[in-house]
Amino acid sequence: MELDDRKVKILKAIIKNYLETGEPVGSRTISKYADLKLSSATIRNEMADLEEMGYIVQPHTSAGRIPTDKGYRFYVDDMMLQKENDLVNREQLVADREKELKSMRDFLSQKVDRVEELLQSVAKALAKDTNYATMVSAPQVRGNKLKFVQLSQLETNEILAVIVMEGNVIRNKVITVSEELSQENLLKLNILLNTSLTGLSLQEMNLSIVSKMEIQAGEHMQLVKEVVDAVVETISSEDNLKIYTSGATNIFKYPELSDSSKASELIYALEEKQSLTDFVKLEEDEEQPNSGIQVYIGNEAPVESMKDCSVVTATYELQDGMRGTIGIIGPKRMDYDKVVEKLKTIQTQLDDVFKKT
Amino acid sequence: MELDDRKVKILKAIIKNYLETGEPVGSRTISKYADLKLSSATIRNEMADLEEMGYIVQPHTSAGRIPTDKGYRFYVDDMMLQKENDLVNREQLVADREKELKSMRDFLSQKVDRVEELLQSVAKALAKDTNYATMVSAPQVRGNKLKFVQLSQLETNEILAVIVMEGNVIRNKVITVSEELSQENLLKLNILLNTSLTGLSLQEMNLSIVSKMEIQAGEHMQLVKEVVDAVVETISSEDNLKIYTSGATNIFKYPELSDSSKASELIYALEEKQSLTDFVKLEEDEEQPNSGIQVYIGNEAPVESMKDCSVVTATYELQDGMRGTIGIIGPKRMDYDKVVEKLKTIQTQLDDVFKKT
DNA sequence: TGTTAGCACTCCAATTTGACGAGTGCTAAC
DNA sequence: GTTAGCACTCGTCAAATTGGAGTGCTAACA
Repeated sequence: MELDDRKVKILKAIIKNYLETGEPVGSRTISKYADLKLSSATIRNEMADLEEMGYIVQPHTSAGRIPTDKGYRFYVDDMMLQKENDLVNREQLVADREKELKSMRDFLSQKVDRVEELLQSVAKALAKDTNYATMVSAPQVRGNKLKFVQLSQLETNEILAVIVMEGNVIRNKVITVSEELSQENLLKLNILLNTSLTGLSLQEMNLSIVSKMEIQAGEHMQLVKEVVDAVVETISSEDNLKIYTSGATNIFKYPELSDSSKASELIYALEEKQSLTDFVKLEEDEEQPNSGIQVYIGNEAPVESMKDCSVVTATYELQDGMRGTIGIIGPKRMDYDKVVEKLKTIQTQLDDVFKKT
Repeated sequence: MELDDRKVKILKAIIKNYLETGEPVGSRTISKYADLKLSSATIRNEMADLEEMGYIVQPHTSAGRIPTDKGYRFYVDDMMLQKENDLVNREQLVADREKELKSMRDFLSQKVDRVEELLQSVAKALAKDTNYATMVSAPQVRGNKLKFVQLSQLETNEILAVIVMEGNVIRNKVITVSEELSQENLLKLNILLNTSLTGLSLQEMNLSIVSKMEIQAGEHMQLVKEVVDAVVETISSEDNLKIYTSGATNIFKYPELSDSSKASELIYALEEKQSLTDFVKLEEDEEQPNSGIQVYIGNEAPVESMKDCSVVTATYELQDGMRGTIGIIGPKRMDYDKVVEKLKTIQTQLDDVFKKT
């Protein structure tokens, strides 16, 4: 059977209606749509076809139809294609977005110096704006270059290492050392570290460079080892992958998600954050097809507990290919159109903020 | 009417039973208790009295009784008194706790150098252990003394200030300055800042000291102003009050809290965190009566959305009166005894970890 | 051949009903 | 002061009832 023009129209009408109401939609409802003058009986026949083709199902025999994941997928793909091609639309959107951009910019520029807070506010604002749950991952440091290291003495056997990466990503690390260290030697060590490591990415801090440093350090070999280890560990540390979430309780606004066991699992995933890293990883591998926007419907998501949700993600770029991910988690019947637009706005905005920094 | 010995026994039996089952408890259930040989009819009479006195209520006419907030309050106060006085019990507990302390110590000592992670793990472990929701506030920096400041150049017009407080509380701040700065001047500024401000608490960085510094800075007066402002702002910044939460989804384990609107409000409070600061503030004012452990039952809590919960909080000390708060949020019928013990354990443990650092 | 009106049928959701049981309050007797 | 007994209340559960929304199918029509 073929998905002819009329079937497409009906399918879209069904999904659109379902997105709005959340109720199964019957043939009579669709037959009232102005632009296709068909009786409910005809619609019913078409619906039967669409069901056979797997785009819609009935929750039970005498109920209206609701979209399947395949149906949603068709709808979303079509929408994305529309956005890609429709140039007139695009210009309109740019104009529309300009307003948001402005207010957003004012809002963001106030807190540029604290990336953590910035991303948390983005998550929060987006959640409030969309009424869905949100996640924002901090940009991945991997592959980024070291700007400088600064060692200072805290106590006789404690050293504070301040590590600054390109893009002003800053990490602090307290290192407990086994031997005491004079001011003079600390200075030397500082110089040694900076001349040897500055401008290198994690990958480039390989064995030969490190062993060379250790030789230069002479009697403080052991200490250098400890510090370099700490630096490497700090930069590469898996849990650098911070994820900020917000609006978890928004899911209670959607009855199909608020039953206690589903809600519990979902909120757990958002609180625990571990599983959310899967989305970030997926984004990293991705070849950026739709300006970096991805839609996961139901089981397409890499997270088990989100099988009843849809997730829309976007990537933003810091610089040098450092990327972060923004995600919106909502019911399958989320307002994809609006969500995609919001994400595009934030994306542009974040790119902007970070490039300026 | 007076709360005589027998009434107390019956009341305690009712509450204890209700804590275990979560079901309204009837007169027959209590009459089976071995240590008070009374028929259900007698119990019924006593129950009627207890109800009149406001310790228990019936959810509906022909149901068993459940404790009121007043009832819980009596139960908890009695328990705390017991713990205070019962020395034998206490020794037993110390022995019991020793085991936990050991495993806990191993666990904590691994991540001492990252306070943030440490506190987050405490929240997590405690939530897993108790099956309630938990919160842990970072120790308040207010009143703490500055150890040193370190300025480094990031870009021509950007300076990184690393601010270290007593207790190795570290803050980073990127300051955008209006004038360019030579290496030499940066060094001078560093010295000026440290000689003037080191060892001072926020309260002591008053106007006279700052203006004195500004004079010394000569032509860089404007810059000093900016830096000092940044330092002060960073130290005093209200949002230094970080709160870590965990186990929010544990509330779904208790039917009386899992109805969607209650759960939503509760989880929102835990996610938003703003309202949780009220507990921290209350603790600060508190004169530490029961080794710093407080129990809030229902409306006693300063947070509206927790009117159906109980909250148990404890304070831990870092040093110099820097205090943080640990809280456990659960249903009114939580296992107060266990929770108080757990909190005491963690309290000791954290005191320990921080004092050692 | 495609479209439509009509009708019997299905099934859910909401409401009603009745039986059951847990628990109470009261009274009278011990 | 305590207890046994009894009538009464009320919530819970399951079964029965009803109404309505929506379907599939058939026959007639253009």
